Amino acid sequence: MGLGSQGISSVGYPERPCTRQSNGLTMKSDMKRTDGKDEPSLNDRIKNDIEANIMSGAWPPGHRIPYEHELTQQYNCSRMTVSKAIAGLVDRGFVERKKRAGTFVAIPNAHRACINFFDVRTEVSRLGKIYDFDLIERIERKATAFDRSHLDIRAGNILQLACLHFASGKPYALENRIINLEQVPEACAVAFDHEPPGPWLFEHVRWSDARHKISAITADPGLANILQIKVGAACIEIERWTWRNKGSITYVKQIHPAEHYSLSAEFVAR
Amino acid sequence: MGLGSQGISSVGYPERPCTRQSNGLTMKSDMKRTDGKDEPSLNDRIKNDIEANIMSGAWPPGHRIPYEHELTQQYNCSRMTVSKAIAGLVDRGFVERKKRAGTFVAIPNAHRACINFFDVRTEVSRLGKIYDFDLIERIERKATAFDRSHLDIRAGNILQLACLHFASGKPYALENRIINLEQVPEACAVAFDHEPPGPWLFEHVRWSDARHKISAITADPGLANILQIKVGAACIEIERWTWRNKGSITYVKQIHPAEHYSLSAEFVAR
DNA sequence: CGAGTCATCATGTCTAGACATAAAACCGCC
DNA sequence: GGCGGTTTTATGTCTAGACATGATGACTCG
Repeated sequence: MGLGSQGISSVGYPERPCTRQSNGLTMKSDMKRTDGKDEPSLNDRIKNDIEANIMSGAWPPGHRIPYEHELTQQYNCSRMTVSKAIAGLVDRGFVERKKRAGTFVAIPNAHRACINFFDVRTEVSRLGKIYDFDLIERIERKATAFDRSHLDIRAGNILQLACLHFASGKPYALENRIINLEQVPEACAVAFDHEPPGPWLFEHVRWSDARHKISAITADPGLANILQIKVGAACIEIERWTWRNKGSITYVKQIHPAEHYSLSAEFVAR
Repeated sequence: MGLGSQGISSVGYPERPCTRQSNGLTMKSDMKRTDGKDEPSLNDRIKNDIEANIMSGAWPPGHRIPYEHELTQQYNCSRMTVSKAIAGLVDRGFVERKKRAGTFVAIPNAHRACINFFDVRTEVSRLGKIYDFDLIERIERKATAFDRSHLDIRAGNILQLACLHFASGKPYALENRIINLEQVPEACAVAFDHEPPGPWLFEHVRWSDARHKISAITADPGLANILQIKVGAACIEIERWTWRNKGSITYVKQIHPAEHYSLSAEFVAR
């Protein structure tokens, strides 16, 4: 395959008709969508075309994609439009740009996958089941050594919560949480007996960082009793630490019976 | 706090001096970086300022951020620059835009986190342990119903592989894999007795999509024997399906003893 | 008073051109 | 040939203005 001298061909949309005049005026009636279809923007077309070339293998990793000025000619549009389209691909990790040299198809790194951790209420609803929860424990107290090891907290107060989430009546997850009241003082005033803490925090607090740890455990008798599963049954444990600008907001540990639970993650280029 | 009428204040950089003339000429010598510092672009400044306002909680979820024309005045720049900056924040999920209404701080309902799934060899090396593996099984055969349920394959041949990965002599993971020979015919010629299949595929095949499923299981006697763990011990099972443009490439199932294994994921805004 | 119409306004997309920057390529020199 | 300065060039950033789109609210008419 030639070095892209033929540019983007045979992928996506037909070549744009050359009705875009190149006189000095900015009048451009051809911007109007002529057909009734919901035609994507030129920007999207360029992005999709390039992406298709990369995905099909026509432009392998390391391949130089056409220069901006070539794409400008090809799509009969301004450089700004091409540049913005490519910038989007850079953000998504599909290509890399080098001054003077050009733009190149990125060489993929490891399998990188994204997981969306919804709050449990949303998760259960998305499964089409009826959500309910019991607040088991709500304790406001001074931070102990345990709390400090999980929260980056000095000596302030914390709120300790435990609740059991149900999906259509069956135990779905056990949640143990501590909230840093230095960072989230409003939480003091909330009972958390009608709204679970997860969604409340989503709506009231912005975080800048979070770390998750996923592990597998077996149920001890106490846990088995709460979750109504057999002793020794496999469970997935998800721990999450959340920060806002260096300040710890909350630590939460969720335990799901593995029998009805798994996580799925989607590949992302970057 | 007022409805943002004061705009972005006291965050990030000092107000830009009004040397950017507003006459009709496009000459703008003040674009030159005047100080030696590596000053970020105006674009980045706007993004960072808005992000800081969101992160600090000054602009809570649902809050309307200043209109483009207000930011245009504030930063003394063109609308295009402001628009591009906000577009970046939209991509990362920080804000949402509504025509006629304005731009609003987004209300998230999911923690989004990324996991890097390295191949096992890389993973073990990163742990500072000595990697080794045994090829347990290598079978080339026609696809069965089982294969078809995992691979989107019609009737072609597949390569079935099983191998056991060791970290410093201890069983680290059991890998069961099937490879679609329709998509990856080169794999026929590879013995996989010196290089494990993961890295080989990584270097030879480009994929466009992958899906991962993470679950928890307990070890049955056979598995316990292979992994040298107790019967009933918790294990993490990672399944991965990989496609290239609708064509299934490979399905792999890795089972790790939970005792020495957990996954960690980092928050990403989007 | 309700329904349909129209003006308004913020964002969405795009243009043609400007200057800035960094790295590759070229060239002369030793 | 190898070194260092100069030129070239592709990307980086930005502008001022154009038209499109869609939602909102006001206004008009039955």
